[in-house]
Formats: sequence, structure tokens, C-alpha cells
Amino acid sequence: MPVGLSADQLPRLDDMVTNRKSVKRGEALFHAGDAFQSLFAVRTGFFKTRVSSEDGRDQVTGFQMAGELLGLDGISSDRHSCDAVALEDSQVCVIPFSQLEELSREFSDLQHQFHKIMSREIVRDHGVMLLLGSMRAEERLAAFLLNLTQRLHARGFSGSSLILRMTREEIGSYLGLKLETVSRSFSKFQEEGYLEVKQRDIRITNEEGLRALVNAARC
Amino acid sequence: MPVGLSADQLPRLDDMVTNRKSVKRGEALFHAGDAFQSLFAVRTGFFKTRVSSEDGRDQVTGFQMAGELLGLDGISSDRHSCDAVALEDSQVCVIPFSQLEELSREFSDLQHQFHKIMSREIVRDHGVMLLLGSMRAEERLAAFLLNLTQRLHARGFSGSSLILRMTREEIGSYLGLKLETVSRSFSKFQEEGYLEVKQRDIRITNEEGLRALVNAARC
DNA sequence: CGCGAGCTTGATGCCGATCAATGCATGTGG
DNA sequence: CCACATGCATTGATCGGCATCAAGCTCGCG
Repeated sequence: MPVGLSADQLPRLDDMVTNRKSVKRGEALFHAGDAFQSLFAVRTGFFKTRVSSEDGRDQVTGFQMAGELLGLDGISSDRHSCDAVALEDSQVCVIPFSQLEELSREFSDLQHQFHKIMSREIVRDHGVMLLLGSMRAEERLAAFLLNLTQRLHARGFSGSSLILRMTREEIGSYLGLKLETVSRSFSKFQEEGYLEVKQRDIRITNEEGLRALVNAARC
Repeated sequence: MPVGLSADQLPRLDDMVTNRKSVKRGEALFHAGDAFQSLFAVRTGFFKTRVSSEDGRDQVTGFQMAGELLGLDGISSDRHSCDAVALEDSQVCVIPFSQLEELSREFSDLQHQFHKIMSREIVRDHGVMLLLGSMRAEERLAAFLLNLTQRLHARGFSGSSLILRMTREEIGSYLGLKLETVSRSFSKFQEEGYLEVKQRDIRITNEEGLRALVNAARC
């Protein structure tokens, strides 16, 4: 679990998260409606989360990579409210939520860290709302790519090249666009010299350009 | 604070929330960048929260009425990440966050309730993302109105008529639409007999119709 | 080698943005 | 009390970005 913690907590925390679980590419870690018992920390692999409305519509609400937490949505009603699907063969730590609450009553550091993580998820969602509510297609894609590379970079990967784990359609669903629009934007970025795109293989050749695009003020 | 709590906690909780604060219409309870110290529970009145990007764009991320909580965004970085602005003269309870964490280490019910509230906010945000990412203008407005009336109804107000506390522009910002589109959609709803609209005074005359609109599947 | 899932690219159309004018309510000063 | 200013809402006309429909392409895999 990606938290700052002090020495005496470590063994207890270790106990809590001994339980591991593997999820194959394409399979769900949990579905909307499933009973909520545990949070999950991604150890390896890559996930998407997805909500659906009664009619067929659905929306990708996030992509999660190593070190990120899944399942926070389930606390509110003791049932998960979204699906979490592995985009590649993955492994997670199972964190029984009642144990987490118990431990965090003992260790205020852990408690505070957990609250920060939930809050960060709320702040992230607000950022996505801003993106969905007020950016145009290319700005959305640029913001998405910069966010992805930043997170990958923080995990020791290159800050300038990446392999997409998700399809154009999934990117589109996340960004509120159709897959064709995503594809066209990729092509546009390539023409403009911001990216080299080979299917899911992306190299950023002009990060400043992308950044400028996102911050393109009141045009 | 709108939580289920057991008897022995009440006095302690009361102590925590004795501090009140009034906010006049148009004033901010807090701004993005302000140091975070407390959460706020709306006692009376009505708020909007709003995030801004570096360029001028901003996005309304929510509307809060009596009993709802403000400030959860601030936990993640010890600074608020959005503005909270009163849409009418309002009063809030100040809830010092460190005290809340302390108390919730003692009382697991309170702890769990608080976690549920944060999780509910995440689930709500996912719903808004679905709305912004995949609904068309009229569906968005219908969903918004149904959500508002449902929350008002839960507070003892009429389930079928309401007075909007926010402008068309604020509704539009929340729904990812321009104010003209919001206005046109109101007019359309009136023509179709779903609503009676007199400026900010709304009467729902065909709730089922609105509900059907939101659930209009894969058209 | 051929199939299928995913991706690209083109042509067309529609929804909602934009631009612009008018209407309506509230408030203010002469 | 009226004239006028101001903020918000409505409505019309036009435009543009993205969706939609459609065709071909790429690559991995049985």
C-alpha cells in the first residue's frame, strides 16, 4: 500500500495485505452490485473502472496502474458501484476493509493517509469533470496522455514513451469521445510533430506542444 | 452532521460542531489554494463548488444544500482545490478535521459513517462523469432536475416544484453546456408538457416523462 | 493463409456553440 | 415616480466540431 508509515505499523500492515489475487486480462476484479468487503491495491498490471446506466450506456471512470487503489466506491453502500476490469494479466493485494478501519483507529498516520487517498480520488474526479465539461477533443487527449506519462514516470518508466494498455474505444469512453475522434486526434498530433504513433506504441516528441495545447486559453 | 450515531457520542460531537459560520450570497466559504483545516456542513442555504484550470476555464463540480458536506477535496493536499461559493445567504457548521479524525478513532460508527460519506462523493462524481461523457443536452438537464427534486424531497420539500438557486450559466457549467442550451432545453420541456418554467420557478408536471428521457436507451 | 479485432481515414449530417437581438425583473439616482 | 442601468433569460440565425456511417487497413493468431 502506497502510504508513508512508521516502523511499528509495518508488521500489522503486512499481515493485513498478505492476501493476493490474480486477475487475467479481460476478467473483472469485481462487478457493480457485488458485495463490498475489501479494497484492492494494484501490484502489477493495469485496470479500468467502468460505470453503466440502466440503458446500455457506460463510461470508463478511470485507469489504475501499480500502486493505485481500487474499490473505494464500494464503501458507500456496501456494494460496488462500478466494474473493475483487468486490461492485462494483473495481480492485486486484497485489503479487507474492516481490518483497515480497525488498524486506522490505532494508527493515526494510517488513518490520515487513507483519508488523503480518498480525497485525492475526489480531486481527480473533479479534474475529469473539468475535462469532460469544458475541453475539446484534442485538449482532452493531450491532457490524458500527459497524465498517463506523468504517472508512469513516477513509477520509473520513461517520461516520453509508453504503450497504451487500452483500446481507442476505452480511451474515448473515458474522455467522452468516440473512438474515431480519438484516432483522428492521434493522427493530428503525429502530423503536428507532437507524437509518434504506432498503434498502441506512443512516443512523445514535443511535450511542450502538448502542454501548450491543454492550456490553450480562451481561444 | 447527517450521520447515524449512538448516544454516547452525541455530546462529543456536539462539542466539535458548535462553531458556526455565516456566508453571504455570492461570498466564498473557501477558495482553491486556501489552507485546509475544517470540513463544513451546510445548515441553511445553498452552495456551489467550482474548479478552475490555469487558463480561465472553470467548471461547477456540485451544488450543496442543507445537510451536505463541503471541503472533502482539501484533505488530499492540506489545501482546498476548489472554491465553495454561497448561492444564497447561508450558514455552515465548522468541523475541525483533526478533531473529526480524533473522534473517529474512538468511535468506529463515526469513522465508518465518515468513510461512507467520502465514498458517496466518489460515486456521485462517477455519475456526473457518466452524464458528461455520454448524455445529450436534454438528458443532462432532466437528470439534473430529477436529482435536485429528489434531494429536496428528502428534506421535506415538494417533490414536484422547486426554485432554482443557481443561474442558467451555473447549471450549464455543471452540465457541460452553454447557458443558451440550458434555456432552450427548459423551453422544450415546457412545450412538451414536462415542466412549467417561470424563470427560476420550476414545476414538474410530468415526472415520468423526464425519467423516460434520462433512460432513453441507445437511440 | 485467412480471419477478426482493433485502427485509420473519408464523407456527411446533426447537435450544441456562438453571435446577436430582445425581453424581463430588480435596483438606483434624478 | 419615471428613466435608465444592470444582470439574467429567452429566442433566432448561423457555424463548427464531433458523431455517424462506411470502407479499407494492420497485425496477431489459430
